[in-house]
Amino acid sequence: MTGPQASDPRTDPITDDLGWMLGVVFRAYLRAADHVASDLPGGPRGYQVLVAADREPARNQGAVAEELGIDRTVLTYLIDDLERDGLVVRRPDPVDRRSRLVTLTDAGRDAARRRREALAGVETRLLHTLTSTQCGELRDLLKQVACAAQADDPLVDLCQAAEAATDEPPTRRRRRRATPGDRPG
Amino acid sequence: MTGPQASDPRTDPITDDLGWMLGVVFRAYLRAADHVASDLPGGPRGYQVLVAADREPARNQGAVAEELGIDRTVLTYLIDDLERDGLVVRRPDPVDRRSRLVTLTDAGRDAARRRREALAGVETRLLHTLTSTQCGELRDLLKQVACAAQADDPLVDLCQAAEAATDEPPTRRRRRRATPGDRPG
DNA sequence: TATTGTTATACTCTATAACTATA
DNA sequence: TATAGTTATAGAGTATAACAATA
Repeated sequence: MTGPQASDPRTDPITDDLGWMLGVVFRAYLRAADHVASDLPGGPRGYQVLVAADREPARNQGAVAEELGIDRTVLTYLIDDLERDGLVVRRPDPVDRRSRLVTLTDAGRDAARRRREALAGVETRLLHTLTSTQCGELRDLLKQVACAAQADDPLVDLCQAAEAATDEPPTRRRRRRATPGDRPG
Repeated sequence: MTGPQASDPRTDPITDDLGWMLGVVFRAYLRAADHVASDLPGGPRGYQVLVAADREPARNQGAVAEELGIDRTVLTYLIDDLERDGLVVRRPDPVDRRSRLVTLTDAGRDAARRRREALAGVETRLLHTLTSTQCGELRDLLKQVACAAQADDPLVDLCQAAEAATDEPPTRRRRRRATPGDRPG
């Protein structure tokens, strides 16, 4: 307890923080994906809508939103734009008049195919420090975690650890002004 | 070319899309981390600032911002709030009067330690489908990719694939209104 | 002239609720 | 009463530029 290590209770480096890793990698991916899909309505999100909607039998908007992990209200705007550009069409569900089935047009399928090839190049560059074996491992592990996280009810599973550590509701902190004074600038 | 597979040029499932995996996992992490760190100024971001600033010798704001991958202007507000709550202090850099060194108070180090334990629980639950060996593999691979992405100049490296696929600038699409008409609602 | 930090502005994204129409 | 989809609003997050002080 008297050695130099004991008097230096430093936290682990930030590079061991899973949130930091995920944030850095996700933002790096988004930067490049935004570039690739910038001329597509909704950018990378619009591409994901195309992929999620390209199924047989066709799905309604709620199913697409759930698979992508986005809100229904957001998907409405995304599909508005995609439909306006002729990439998808909404058609009434024959068995439920509340529901609208989303299907890709030929142009939409072609756009998705081309973006897919471009995004494959982005992924290759993002993972360029890994061997091809490691790339496969990372994709498998991430896919497993993502599918589990998507299936679980997040407020039941993930937040149990949170509730054990804090009794406060998940409210956001507001941004404040700094007090002028002894700053150098 | 006439078989049933050839006439069904469906894209890969969305679960094979790296952007989908990263988004789902990152959002799931953020939901739980927001909960854990909600009573900390800046939430999970504030926690990362504490970890990044807890170094010897102390660093200035620019170094912290670069390591976290966030903008200097954002960090100003974060540190304002952390300092107001007595978790960090800014002191003048003795060798550069423009620069301000960020150091943790005892309260800040204690807050970081407690959050770190809570966030460890969040990570455990997020990765609960993986074995402990797989957890280690995923962390190692992600860390490798994150460190490489952080070191690379993103506009040089990651966007080369983008520029090869599109000639358009990375502008965002605007949100539009849908034309009323044949909708069911 | 370049860099550190601060501040202000505008823009994007997200969360929430209210509403219509169907079930 | 519950659900699918739409719309509007407010809040949080982000990007950008301008500025002062210093190198």
